[in-house]
Parts: sequence; structure tokens; C-alpha cells
Amino acid sequence: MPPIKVKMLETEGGKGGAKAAPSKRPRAQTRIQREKQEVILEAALDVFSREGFRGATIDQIAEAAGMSKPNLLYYFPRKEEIYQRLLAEMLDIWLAPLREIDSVGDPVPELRSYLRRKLEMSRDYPRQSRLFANEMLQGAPRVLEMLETDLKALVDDKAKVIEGWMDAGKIVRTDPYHLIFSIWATTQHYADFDVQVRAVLGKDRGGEGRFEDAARFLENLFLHGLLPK
Amino acid sequence: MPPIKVKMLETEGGKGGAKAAPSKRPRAQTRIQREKQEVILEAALDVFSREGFRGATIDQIAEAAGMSKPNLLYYFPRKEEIYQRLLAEMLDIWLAPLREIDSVGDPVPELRSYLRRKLEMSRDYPRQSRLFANEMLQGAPRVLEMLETDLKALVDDKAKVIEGWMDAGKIVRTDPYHLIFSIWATTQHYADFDVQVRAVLGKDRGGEGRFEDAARFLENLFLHGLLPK
DNA sequence: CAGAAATTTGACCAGTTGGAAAAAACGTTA
DNA sequence: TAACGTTTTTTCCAACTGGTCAAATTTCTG
Repeated sequence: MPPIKVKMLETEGGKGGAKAAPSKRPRAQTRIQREKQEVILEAALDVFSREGFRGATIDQIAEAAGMSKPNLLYYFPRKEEIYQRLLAEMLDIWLAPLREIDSVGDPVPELRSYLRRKLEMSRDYPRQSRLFANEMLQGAPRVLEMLETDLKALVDDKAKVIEGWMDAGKIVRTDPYHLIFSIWATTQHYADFDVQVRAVLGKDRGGEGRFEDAARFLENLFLHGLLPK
Repeated sequence: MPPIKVKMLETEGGKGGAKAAPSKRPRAQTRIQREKQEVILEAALDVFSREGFRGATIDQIAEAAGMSKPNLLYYFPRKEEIYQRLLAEMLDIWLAPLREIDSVGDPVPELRSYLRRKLEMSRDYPRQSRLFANEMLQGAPRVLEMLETDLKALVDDKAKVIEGWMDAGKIVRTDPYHLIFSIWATTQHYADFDVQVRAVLGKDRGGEGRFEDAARFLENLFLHGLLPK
């Protein structure tokens, strides 16, 4: 499956770096280019995920990356370009677990594993999650199209898988779309609303253990619900 | 219970309007003052909930409110002040359903009613929800303190209620904090990720009916889980 | 209706923003 | 080490930002 493409503006192929040498075929990337681009993307992820696209400034990113603004602009000539790179990268990471849901598998291990994976993403890539959340809050101006095509197709497909499980009587008959939404919501909550979760749990329970607790709770919730049998 | 207070800067008591008449006791609010402030707050909610604090500009808000920037600044001398007003207002609305959870009630109707109320908030006040989400993504700089005190206290209290239900054997023994988180997450998802939900559901299922579907799904999920008995 | 108070407008300002341009410094390799 | 391509810095700019201020206009009250 090809990686998700975010609609790139006229980015000259997105292969950032040296200012378009006129009509000469572009050289391979330098070591420095690769390293600095990495540093910049890392810093930009920090800033964009906190402030959103409009709220973030190139100066902030440059400072976080430990370089001057013009220097940063040497590697990524547009703010927009950095943002889109991060967004595309994020979408790939983000969708991987859903893609892995297997139609031949049994629902219990499949769902359990999907929950676990999504929760791990919130733990290991919280900034990516917040970047995406920021984009959603703004109405997804850059990814709406891909949500309506690629994502919808993928979810349609997995909804079919879930319906197969229902037909086989392996899980209760319910709405597969809202099931997927609720898994997304509950797991991403631990990245997007991390401050709140930590504030409410307090110092003693707000440590890294909270992800273990969350995993246990969510597994029980999704499999058994709250009512005793 | 007193309304939540967001830490106000030196806002002269937050009673916006006419430029502080020196040492004269402030007059009552004019009709125009009340009306325009309402228009401004409404427009600001639109803009702030989409762009976040930094991303929003006074010009945008003024235009959405149909007035000039200096005119807007006549009613709210600081951008920060508008934002804080909206945030405080939001927190009150947002916490009301949680406050209503009753210790004497039976868990099934109580939880069902809490879910329904929270989902109604996402349907009826989606911008407020997104405003709050934006603030969380930024690390809650303006409300962290109140999350750690007021909100934590409230949740601690309600967690006790839920534990009471467990002691009585009325619901399964589980983590009450993560239960509350999961209710927040699943319901707010329909406001904060509205674009995505609609994109995935598509034109036919993305209408207002999605809230009905979500309510039915969530009720079943929380009460019974996915596995057949 | 006159006068005072409230509201609106237009001109303005200092600081920030995304980005351009050119020159200077650096690294590499023949 | 000279020459060339790469990287970095310096300087600069026009547009935008939050906000001020005084003058003009409108609304209210006696």
C-alpha cells in the first residue's frame, strides 16, 4: 500500500535542500542535509503540535532546532512544506495499526492488539497525535480530501471485517464505524489530553504506569462492558 | 458550587466595556454593550476554536463580528481577555454534566444519562469543545492549575461514587478514573474530530443522525461490551 | 432639543512575521 | 592549495500583529 500523500503545493517534488540549481539535475543529498533536515523536523514537530500551523513561527522552530531562521529556510524554503512533511509522516504512522487488522483473525486478539497498538502510539508518538488533532480542530484543510477517499475506503474495508465477526456470532451486533471511532477516541485521548489526564490522576498515579492502567481498563471495557454478567 | 475561575490577568475585574472612568464608580452596562459583547464573544468562539489562541487574530474576530478592530477593542481591550472569558464559560458548561452524577442513583441510568448529556454537549456546543481541546493541546497554560485542583477534586469525588457502585456489586470492578476518561474521550470525539467522523461516515450516514447512532453504540459499549454473553 | 455620555472611526505605531538576497565562511576534492 | 559547491550569516523588507489615541459620530437623558 502506497504511503499517504498530503496534497503538496508547488513544492518542486518536496525534495528540500539546496536552492534549485537552475536546470541542472539535482545532486544527491549531503550528510549535513539529511542531519539538519532531521533536526528541523524534530523541532518543528514540537512547535507545530503545540501551537498549530498558524500559531507556530519559523523563529520558534529555528530556535528549537538551534539554528538561525534563514539557515532553516535554506533547508525548507516554506513553513508550509515542513508542516506537510510532518503531517504526511504522521498519517502513515497513524494508520499502520488499522491496516494490520486481519480479517482471518479472531476478534478478541485482533481488537485487543489494535487497542494496544493504538495506545502505544499515544505513548510513543504523542506529538504526532497532537499535530493531527490540531489539524482536525482546524477542519482538516490539508487532509480533508484524503480523509474522504483513502481513510474512508480503509475504514469501510475494516468495517466489513468487523461485520464478518458479527455474522459469525463472535461479537455482538453493533455499529462498526462507531466502534472504530471509540477506539480512536479512547486511545488518542491519552496523547491529546495528556495534561488533563496527568492533572486528574495526580502525582502518584500520573506516572508512566497510567498507560498500563489504561490498557487494562480499555480491554475490559471493550470486551465486557461495565455490567456484571 | 461556584463557577470555575480562570486565572484572570489584571483585567480590572473583567467587567469589560467603557474605558475605566477614572475613580468614578462604573455605570451599569448599556444595551449596546451587552449586545456587542455577545456578538464579539460569538465571533471569537468561532475563530479561537478553529485557530487556537495564537493562531487567531483580532482582525479575524472583528471581521466575523462585523465591526472594526478598534471598535472591538473598545469592548474587550485585550485579546487575552476575550479568550479567558470564553474558556471560563466553557469550563462551566463542560463540567455541569459531571457534577450532576448522583451518588444515590443507580449506575445504569446515571451512566446512561451522563453519556447522553456529554454527547449532547458535543452536538450542541462543538466549538466550545474544540476551544477546550485547543487549550489542552497547548499544554493547558491557562487552566492547568484549576485542572489540578478543582477538576481533580471533582473527579476524585465522582470516582468515589463509582467505587461505591462497585462495592455494591452493581458494576464490574474497574478503574473509575479511566472510566471517566473514556466517557470524555468518546463523547468529545464527535465534536473535536467532527470533520473526520463526517468524512468517514460519508454523505449518507454523516447527517445529524450520527449522534443518535453514536448514543446507541456508546450505551451498548459501556454497559455490555462487545462479547456476547 | 441641548448637552453629556457612549460609540465608532481613521490614522498611527512598534514589534513580529514569513521570506528574499547577497555576501561571507566552510568543506571537499582534484 | 585552488577552485568549486555547500552552508551559514547578515541585512533587509513588506505585510501583519496587538494595541493606542484623538477626533468624529451616534445615542441617551433631562
